[in-house]
Amino acid sequence: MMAAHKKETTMPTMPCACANLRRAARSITRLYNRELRPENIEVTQFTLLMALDRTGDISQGKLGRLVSLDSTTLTRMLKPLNKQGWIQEREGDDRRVRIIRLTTAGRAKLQHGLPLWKRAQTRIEDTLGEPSMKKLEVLLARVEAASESK
Amino acid sequence: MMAAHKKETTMPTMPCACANLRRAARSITRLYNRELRPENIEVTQFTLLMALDRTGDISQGKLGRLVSLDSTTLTRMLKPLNKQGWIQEREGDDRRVRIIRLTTAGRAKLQHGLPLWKRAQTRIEDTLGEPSMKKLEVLLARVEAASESK
DNA sequence: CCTCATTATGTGCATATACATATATCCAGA
DNA sequence: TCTGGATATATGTATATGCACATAATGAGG
Repeated sequence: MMAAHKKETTMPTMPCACANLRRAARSITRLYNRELRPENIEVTQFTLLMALDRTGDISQGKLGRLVSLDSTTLTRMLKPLNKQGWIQEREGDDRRVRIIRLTTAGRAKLQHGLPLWKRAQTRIEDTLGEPSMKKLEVLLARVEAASESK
Repeated sequence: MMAAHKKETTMPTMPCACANLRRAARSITRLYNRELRPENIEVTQFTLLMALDRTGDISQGKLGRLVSLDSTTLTRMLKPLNKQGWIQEREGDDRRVRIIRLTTAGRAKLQHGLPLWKRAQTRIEDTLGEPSMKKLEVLLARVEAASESK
């Protein structure tokens, strides 16, 4: 006969797309942070270093738009990076603007973190496989587009 | 001739799966929060109400495992819900445990929020379409599985 | 019944994140 | 040149999130 016992499954999928996305984001964030811990940097910060490495000098506002972060959020997120000496800020020609740049130390931190980042990244890639990986990327971009159009 | 001018595109996709996921999560979170604002509740809180509605009375720890949230995070996330009177906590038989339950007010808030939540949800569903929606769900679950296996 | 390993939750600390609002600039007209 | 609207960033406030660590309670052996 059936036991009147609720199995403790890991969990069911929710009907809410936002909940599912946030949940996956939390999970994967923990993974990347675990790997990056030895370098004493978190994935959110590492992501900013990556972005800055690609863009070169850039204003806070532009960077925010680029990574889809409220620019006032960036004001605070940049502080720890500054404290660590990974970035530097200077005034732009337009004196309202702050131009951000990766420092030598920042570039070094990025280099040192890369292998650790790669471990986490590879884990996801190996599990999903190239095609699924690409598909996910596309779907995420579509979600973002749908979310932002006014 | 070509202008030596960098177009200000909205942005390129990053090579980091974690960055892409977090970014999409931020975007979609803003969408759901915009819709839910009239009911004065945020999507993270709304998600917890939804979860509690499905599980019925449940311990903090189990709830955390269910939604993939560190149980100590839950300690704090539950506070605003309590303040609003949407949930209630009581001691379990095991006196270490806290049992959470949705109150009548909580259930009402859930009901009132549903149409607003649905607006955001529909927007995503309509943009992606049923098959992509399902695909995304599956991919997110796989990401989570990959992230959690030790 | 006592003790120790295990388990559930709370706290300290740090960061992430957004919105409303404030402040400093810039700039297009009058 | 003066002025009001637009733009870039900062601050106040609130919540989200996790880890290391602290505390309380349970339960298995001895």
